[in-house]
Formats: sequence, structure tokens, C-alpha cells
Amino acid sequence: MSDLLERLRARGWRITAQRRVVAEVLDGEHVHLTADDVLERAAARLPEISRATVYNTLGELVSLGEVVEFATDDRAKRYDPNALPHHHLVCSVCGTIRDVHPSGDPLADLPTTERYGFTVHEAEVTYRGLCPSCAPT
Amino acid sequence: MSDLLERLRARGWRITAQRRVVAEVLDGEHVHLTADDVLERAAARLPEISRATVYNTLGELVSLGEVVEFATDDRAKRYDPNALPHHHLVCSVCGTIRDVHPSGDPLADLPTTERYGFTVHEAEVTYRGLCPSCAPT
DNA sequence: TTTACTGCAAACCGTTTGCAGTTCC
DNA sequence: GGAACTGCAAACGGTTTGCAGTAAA
Repeated sequence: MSDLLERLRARGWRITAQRRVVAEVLDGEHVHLTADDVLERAAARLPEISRATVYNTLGELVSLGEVVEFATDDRAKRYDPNALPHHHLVCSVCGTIRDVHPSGDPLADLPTTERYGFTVHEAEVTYRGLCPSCAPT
Repeated sequence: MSDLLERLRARGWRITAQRRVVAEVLDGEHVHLTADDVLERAAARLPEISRATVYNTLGELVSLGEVVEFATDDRAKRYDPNALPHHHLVCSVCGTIRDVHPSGDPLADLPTTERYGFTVHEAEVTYRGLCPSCAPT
């Protein structure tokens, strides 16, 4: 994510304090923030940042492919910095999300007869279970 | 889905015209309706049905396990009658959704080292691609 | 007869939008 | 200087809720 600002610049985008802060907030692994989380953390560093700008910037990062939107059962979408392709492991009780990297390619498991004429590009897996803190003792 | 009403009754739920109609609307394969779709189709048979009742009934069917909520990138959740476990194939352009049944168990592809101490119960796969109508010619 | 269920309407909350003002290049 | 970006505030749309009335058992 560190050279994200370079890629933005290469696309002709202006580097502003707001965009820099949003990019910084999203840096790291196992980061799955809501737009509101991002606003809160960004505002801690740049108090005058607005909700609209956070949404604008998130949308831009998504269309750049730097960030992936992740729809959960909650109402709010999660924003996931997409350094390397990965899948998600979600706790059914507390909602904790971890990034996981399964062995093998899920795409290979979808036979032609089950593709309905689609050209299939990717598979996105959500594993569900109980995290250690929520597991019955 | 046909004996759903029996299962509801067994749980002590009252069988009303509204619940019957919602259950009927959700019957079938490749059915992934929004709450609004359900309301529209239910109202075609039972004009006085209300939005609140549709949401109530959908929520009940979900907690019964008869219907599965499916969060898409769109704002509206989809409701999927859950007769047999299955996964989804989604067109990235038009949003068409098909039920698919991959060979093999995606759960087997998640090594212990990638489970972060979770007890993993299920895997939910979303395949993305282009449907025949949206594929470039 | 009892109490679960329904319908109405308003509230809720995440997200989007229009626009005037600002700032980066 | 000019286009791109920001902040504000209002609108939007799917979902939830409170409550008075209705109907299943």
C-alpha cells in the first residue's frame, strides 16, 4: 500500500492530505473497516475531513482495484486493502474477520456443466465458524 | 419448501395467508429475490400484504434456516430458499445469479494453520464472471 | 378468548448527491 | 487560472420499529 500514492499520481489524481490519510488508515493485514471506521480514524489525524470525502476516496480506491468492498450480513460494507488476493474467515458470533489463504484454487472445483455458459473469472470464499473467544468452553 | 408450513406449525407458528404467500413466492431454484421483489410478487396474490409483514416473515424464515440471506454488492439483500446447500455464480455486469454445486468441499482447502483457532463450520463461495448475454461477442 | 400477527407510518442508518467554496498543479 | 477536490447538508433507499387493530387457534 505504501506506493499507492504513486499509483494514484500516475493516474493523474491529486494527492491531498485527505487521500493520504485514508490510504494510511487502510494499510495493513486483517483490516476490514466500515466507512464509518475509516472516517473515525482518519478524523483522528485530520479532524476536518468529511464523510463525503471518505466515501469518495473509498470509491476511487475500489475502482483502482486497491481496495475491495466486502458485503457482510451487517448493513455496512467493509473495505479491505487488497494487497494480495485472499479470502475471509468470519466469526458467526462476534463478526471478527481474518484474511485467509486456502490451498488450491476454488475455481477448479466448478465443473463446466455448472457454469451455465458463464465466463468465470474469480471465486470469493467466506468461511464461517467460531473464533477462539466465542467458542463454547 | 412444500412442507415448510408444517414445520412452521410444528414450531408453534400461526399459519396466515401472508406467510403462506411469502413461502410460495420463495419456492424454486435460482430464486434470489430482494425483499421488495417478494413484496411485489406477494402483493400480486394478496394485495393487502404489508412491507413490514414481508420483512417479519423473511426474518423468521431465515432464523428457521429455511431461507438464507445473501449479501450482494447492491444495497438490497437477497433471499434464497435453502433446500439444498449450494453456492452462487454472479454476473459482474447484470447481476444475474445462478445456484451452483461445486465438486469437492471448499472447507477441505483451508489448512489448520490458516484457521486462527476458529472452529470452521461452513464455506460460502461466490463465483464471479460474465453471463452469456453480457459476454463480449 | 387470548395473544400472536398484521398494517401503518415514522424512524433509522449507511450511502449518495448537488453545489458552493477551496486547493492543488 | 482552471480543473479537480472538499465539506456541508439534504436526499435517498433498504430495513427496522412502535403501536393500535385484527384474526388464528
